[in-house]
Amino acid sequence: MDRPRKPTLDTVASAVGVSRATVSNAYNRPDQLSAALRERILAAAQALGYAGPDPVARSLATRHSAAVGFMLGHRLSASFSDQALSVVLDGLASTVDGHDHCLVLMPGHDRGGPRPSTVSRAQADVVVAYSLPDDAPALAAVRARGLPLVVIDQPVLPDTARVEVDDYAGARMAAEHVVARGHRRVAVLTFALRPDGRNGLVSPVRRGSASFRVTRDRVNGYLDVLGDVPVWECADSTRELARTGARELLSPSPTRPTAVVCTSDELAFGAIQAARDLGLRVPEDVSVVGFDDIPAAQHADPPLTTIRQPLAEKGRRAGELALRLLDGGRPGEPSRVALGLVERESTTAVK
Amino acid sequence: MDRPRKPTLDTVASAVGVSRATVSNAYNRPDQLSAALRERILAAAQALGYAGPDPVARSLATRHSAAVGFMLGHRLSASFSDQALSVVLDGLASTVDGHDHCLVLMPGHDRGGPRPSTVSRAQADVVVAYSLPDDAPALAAVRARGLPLVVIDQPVLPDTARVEVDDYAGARMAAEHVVARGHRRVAVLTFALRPDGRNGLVSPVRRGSASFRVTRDRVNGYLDVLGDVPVWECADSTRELARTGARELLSPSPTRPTAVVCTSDELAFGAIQAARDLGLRVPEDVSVVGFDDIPAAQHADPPLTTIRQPLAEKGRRAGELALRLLDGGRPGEPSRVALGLVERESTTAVK
DNA sequence: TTGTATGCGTTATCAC
DNA sequence: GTGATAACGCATACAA
Repeated sequence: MDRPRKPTLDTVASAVGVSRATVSNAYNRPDQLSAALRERILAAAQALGYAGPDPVARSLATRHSAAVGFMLGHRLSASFSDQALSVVLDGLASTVDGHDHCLVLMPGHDRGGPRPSTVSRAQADVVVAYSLPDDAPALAAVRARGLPLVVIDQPVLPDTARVEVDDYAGARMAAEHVVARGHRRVAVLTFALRPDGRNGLVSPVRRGSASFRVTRDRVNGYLDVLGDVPVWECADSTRELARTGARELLSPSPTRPTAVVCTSDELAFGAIQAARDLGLRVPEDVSVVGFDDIPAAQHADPPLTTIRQPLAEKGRRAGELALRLLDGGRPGEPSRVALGLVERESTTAVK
Repeated sequence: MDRPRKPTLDTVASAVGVSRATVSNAYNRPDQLSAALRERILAAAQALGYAGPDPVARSLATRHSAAVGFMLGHRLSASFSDQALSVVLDGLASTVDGHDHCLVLMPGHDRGGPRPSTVSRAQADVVVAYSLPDDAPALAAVRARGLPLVVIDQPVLPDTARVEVDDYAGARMAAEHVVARGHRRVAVLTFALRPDGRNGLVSPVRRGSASFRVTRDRVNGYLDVLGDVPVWECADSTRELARTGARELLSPSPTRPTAVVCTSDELAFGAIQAARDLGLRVPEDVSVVGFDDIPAAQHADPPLTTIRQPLAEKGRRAGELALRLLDGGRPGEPSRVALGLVERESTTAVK
């Protein structure tokens, strides 16, 4: 027993005794027909169980789908536990949601971003990419489809709108902050350089082959200030992986670092926990600097010194760019947002 | 200057000198034509910049869109900061993504769920609803469109697949746990009873008019064990609102509670912070019980006693049900998942 | 204000 | 194996 065929515009039109176009107008251009007729049509539709124009057919006819695609670098679970992403996504959503758009999520199947086949089936008329590897196949898939693309924190791509941040400069700020406070033994804790799930100390070779631009720029920013210091890579930006890594970095030794700079606040939280695991106080024994300034940073114990990034603003900008591309606008200049150091209590001068 | 018209099946067909149908077959039924011809077609498509069949047109012709809709009770920001939701969503995504389906997110415009207009424009052929008010207009909109519906944690609806949990029993477990440890003065901290943004003590009238089934069942479970104890409602399940509320509940008084039971772990974290704000130790001075057992619960300080809910499993079940409805299957019996108490270190016997 | 004709890019059912 | 042809459900110039 299959369901009775759903009513269409035609069903309603012939029921009321008008043409398809008139029924269409009743929904899309109320000013094109008399209020009375419109009422009659809507009532008939109601009675027939017609819920309004079919979105797919409408999309085909109008050639746009009122949906914004969002490509993520990670699986959803990893993504959602990332507060920074959540805030960005919220900024984006607040912009596009006002326009009755849906968000089509294309989660990464592993760490490399969505599959090309997912991208080629997604019904969206613009897509926003965030925290993908520079060479993600999903990016090529979007371009192949000819969909307008907005990237956040990605390298320059031709004909693409971007919102960008000077991660290199931000990282330098963080490093200079600890150097200015007398720290000479510093370590770096970073999230993934490449999407292959590795955890551990980073060799120069690996550093050179980083495929996440954000990671590469931040790490380079640190090292250009700090010199050749140990760098520990975590496969994901999670507290637990950071805790494990930082325990290695901070293990007792004559050259134990007095400061750890981290590519995210989440990693910094893990570093603080690791310090405590080892009986070290923050900031008295170890200073810790984060990156992002997520909401939790100021409520942390101790409140976290970090590089502030206007996350919600990034999302909003991406949303605005997406809306503009949707309107047929040109990508235009990259939208650049500013970074700044927020000094709180997780750092202090070296003893 | 508008873009050159995109190539279609026809473009490729006439370039190769075959019919549209054959090109279509090259993509969808490789066994229907010779490998050599298929190669030629694919190569021509590549050369013409044809990225494969247009998803919208395909959806119109096949009458399904390979997308699963997900209706949220909240704005995206509130949703994304909710770890429990994230885990559910991940379970759902892992199920549907394996079948090359996209996830279409329909955020709530306030706390009442998505607008009907959003629902009627969304291109999905099944929708999953989560943490919506019982009377959310979005639910009616889905039914009006005749789309199959899967609900999580919602009241029974005719002709709808459900995954459900016995929240009432879970809440009883939590309450009985503290009672068994000698607590006689207990308070309840809950998330919203109704989607109106209220924060504060809950009157019996308000309690009776709760429109979130989950909240209603949990609070009733607590109170049926604890009697008529104070209940503080937070408009959202956030740490900060909980902190504020718990500070009220725990403010110095001869009847200050020795235990707080919370409808979510996130609220419990706020309660712990509030206790500390007031100079109270957890669990020595105040025991705290959460609900959900999100990943953060076991790493909390102190590790949180809570009611474990198999969140990822809920998502997966919802995904499986959605896939089944997609195949024309019947809703069938509700899929029920089990709850259990996880005793950690945030609770202890009363002094 | 209302109706007619046509196009949107596919898939699917048959012929050949 | 391959090719016409008819849906799919709607929007939109344009004519009436």
